[in-house]
Amino acid sequence: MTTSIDLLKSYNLTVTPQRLEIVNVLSSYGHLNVDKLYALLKSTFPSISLATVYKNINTMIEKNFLSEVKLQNQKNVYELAKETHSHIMCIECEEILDISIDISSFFKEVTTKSNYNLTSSNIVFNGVCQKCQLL
Amino acid sequence: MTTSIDLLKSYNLTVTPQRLEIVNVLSSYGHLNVDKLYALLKSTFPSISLATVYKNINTMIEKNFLSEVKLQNQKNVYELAKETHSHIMCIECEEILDISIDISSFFKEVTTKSNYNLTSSNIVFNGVCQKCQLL
DNA sequence: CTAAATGCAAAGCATTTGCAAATAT
DNA sequence: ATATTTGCAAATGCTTTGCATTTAG
Repeated sequence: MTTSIDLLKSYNLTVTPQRLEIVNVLSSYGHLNVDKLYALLKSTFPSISLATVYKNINTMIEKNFLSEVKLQNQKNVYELAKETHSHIMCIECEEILDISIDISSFFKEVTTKSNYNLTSSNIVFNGVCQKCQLL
Repeated sequence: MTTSIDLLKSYNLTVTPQRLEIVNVLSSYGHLNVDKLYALLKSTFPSISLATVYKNINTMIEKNFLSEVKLQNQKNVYELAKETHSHIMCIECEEILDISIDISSFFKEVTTKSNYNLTSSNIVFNGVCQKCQLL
């Protein structure tokens, strides 16, 4: 079993209580924007600074520990880095899901059509989740 | 032949010289961020205000005349709205290409897996363009 | 003991707003 | 004639920076 401590260390990140809590809340909530992350951290560390949150997000992204997801009409959200995957956002309740779809055929098609040497992709689907469809 | 004037009118946008020039530069350049758009407009309208550029971008997006593309490590860019398509960005020279790929099979797969009622998608591939591969 | 992170306040950008004058319909 | 847009300046908001103090390794 990998602890959050080991996880941070494996990405060359100094372990601090604030960072451990970032790992905690991100693993519970999945995707959070800066403000929500800050609000959640505040409940554990009342004196935490927004600057600390920003600094941590930035270093964690640099070290590929976090990834940033850009959404339509929404602030960017952050998640613990994992294997390549896509996202679906509900345009009503803003819920965000991870989804694994095999995009290798796209990669091939796009490579052929464009002659680009592809390195990554950002794929977000927008729609209405089941819960919101019933409202 | 549809003039830029008719085009703006068809989207219920008041026609002004500044807006016509926005259409011009976007149709020549394809994708522009706020600053580049402002710089280009300045050469035709030296006294144009950045605020005007922002206001126009916002109303044009509201009326679905423009669309906004969010890129990794880059400022958002704007393009004249067209049929659904994806983008490829060169991570070296920042060139952006439109690319049409048939994503209907994905839509189906994602719908089935998520039970979301999908309305749109934002798909950006990142890579190195052919020119930059040779440098 | 040295390097890195934290928290605060200030600085720096990006974007929006309010308003008077100009322009579009 | 009325409604909208423009351009300016000010205001707002978001993110980063500098620095003294604290904490991690």
